[in-house]
Amino acid sequence: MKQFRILVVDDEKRIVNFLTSKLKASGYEVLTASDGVKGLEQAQAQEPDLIVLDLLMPKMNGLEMLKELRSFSAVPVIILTAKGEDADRIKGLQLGADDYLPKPFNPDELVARIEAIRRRIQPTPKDKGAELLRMGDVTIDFNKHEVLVGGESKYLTRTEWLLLSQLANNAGRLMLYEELLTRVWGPEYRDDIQILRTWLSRLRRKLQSDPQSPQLIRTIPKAGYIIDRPQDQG
Amino acid sequence: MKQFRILVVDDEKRIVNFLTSKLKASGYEVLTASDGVKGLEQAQAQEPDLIVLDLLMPKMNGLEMLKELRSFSAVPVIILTAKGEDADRIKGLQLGADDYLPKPFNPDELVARIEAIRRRIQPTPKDKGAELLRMGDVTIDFNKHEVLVGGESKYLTRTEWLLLSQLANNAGRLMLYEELLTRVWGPEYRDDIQILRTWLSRLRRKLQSDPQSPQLIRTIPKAGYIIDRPQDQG
DNA sequence: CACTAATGTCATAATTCTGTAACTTTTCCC
DNA sequence: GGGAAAAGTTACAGAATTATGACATTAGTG
Repeated sequence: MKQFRILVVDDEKRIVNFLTSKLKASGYEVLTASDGVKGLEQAQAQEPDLIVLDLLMPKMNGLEMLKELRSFSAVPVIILTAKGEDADRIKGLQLGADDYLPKPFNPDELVARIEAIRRRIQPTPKDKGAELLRMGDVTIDFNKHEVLVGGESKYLTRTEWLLLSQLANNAGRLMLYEELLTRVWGPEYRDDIQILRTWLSRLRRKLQSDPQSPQLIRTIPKAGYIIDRPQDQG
Repeated sequence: MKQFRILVVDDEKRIVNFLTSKLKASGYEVLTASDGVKGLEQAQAQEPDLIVLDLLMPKMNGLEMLKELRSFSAVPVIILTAKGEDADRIKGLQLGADDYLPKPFNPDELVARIEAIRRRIQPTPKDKGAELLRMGDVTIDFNKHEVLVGGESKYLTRTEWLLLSQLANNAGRLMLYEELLTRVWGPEYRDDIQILRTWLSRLRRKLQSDPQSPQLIRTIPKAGYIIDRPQDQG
């Protein structure tokens, strides 16, 4: 079995060394980086299976790195937070971190957390891996029912979710009002275009990262809506 | 391309003949059955791509047939309902019908509805087909976030859904409290066993069809919960 | 530009969902 | 069986979601 590779990103050499030896002793392969910029490079080049990230760093702080990271990768991240920095911790979790550990931390606990995440991502039999769909700077996570918009994860309500997944699952083709209404609200709502307008407005607001960029969901007047198929660009 | 096969279930010969000719003229292959019992046999043996089902029939009425059908198949169903039978129509939709048509109906409209459903189930590029998981008489629909329990479809809230999908996606292995809490509520709730108990109770209530049968979700005292892997039985 | 139809947004009240705490039931030892 | 610990259930208040109707904006036509 391929070894499980962990990238440790921290500016304190002492901690990096400490973690490296502990993690290697637990059977992991370990990569390291001393700041956010190098961390991103490593993440992109090496594609680790998990990242342990200190939030407090010079150059590029952990939150910025996480945000950048999430624009190209869904790799699990455990963040290390200093005591009392609740705001950062919360922000980190919003940005898609999977777990956190307050400093100072017990290395055994870190290993336990890593194992928990590992179990989640490795064996999952029915789970079709990370079921992600990228379109522009919007990433749709079909398992968690969330979207990552420009790095930030936003929770969608049931209705928003149904609407988006209909459109996304049929990307590239026009979906008629009637079709969307029937699938999301049921046949009884077949003609209630107003409710579709309202929810589409709400959905668009959640999806738009910067208000300038073109809408992900395009209106086809007197007919319906469409999400254009993403241009194949690697 | 394989032809699209429609099973028409209705006791009125006049209507069956009428529909058969209309549907054949539209390019479909048509099967017929004159009551619910025969309908079920056909559905099981022939595996049609769609069923048009009259709710008002002798022998076994449409609702009963639908309920039975849903215990072994997720084939799309369009129900025909007489005017004024709102209760039946609603019940039919709850039982997992995909659309309905009030009688008397316009055959063109029926064809339009069939086409809409066909578009939904045939091309879906990202949609991994009907993503269903059967365990006992509980069927989990991962796309619609619903469960079919003994034929009846029940909507799960976000929390119920997350909880169930964690357990179902890891069927056969014990999930620790800490694991479930971290994945569903986030790391902050790692130790809040109480909230897990509350939601498990709510979830179990929705999943139980008859109160006698053994629980789908089994308790492992002082450890966690598990959904046993369904015995491979074809 | 003016007019209209279509689309988009906002405010709100009703409903549903959720976390907490109190309480009940079950399980497991001795 | 008695008692304690664990698990399960219920009630409830605050929060979030939803459908609706009113209002605002945009697009198209002459």
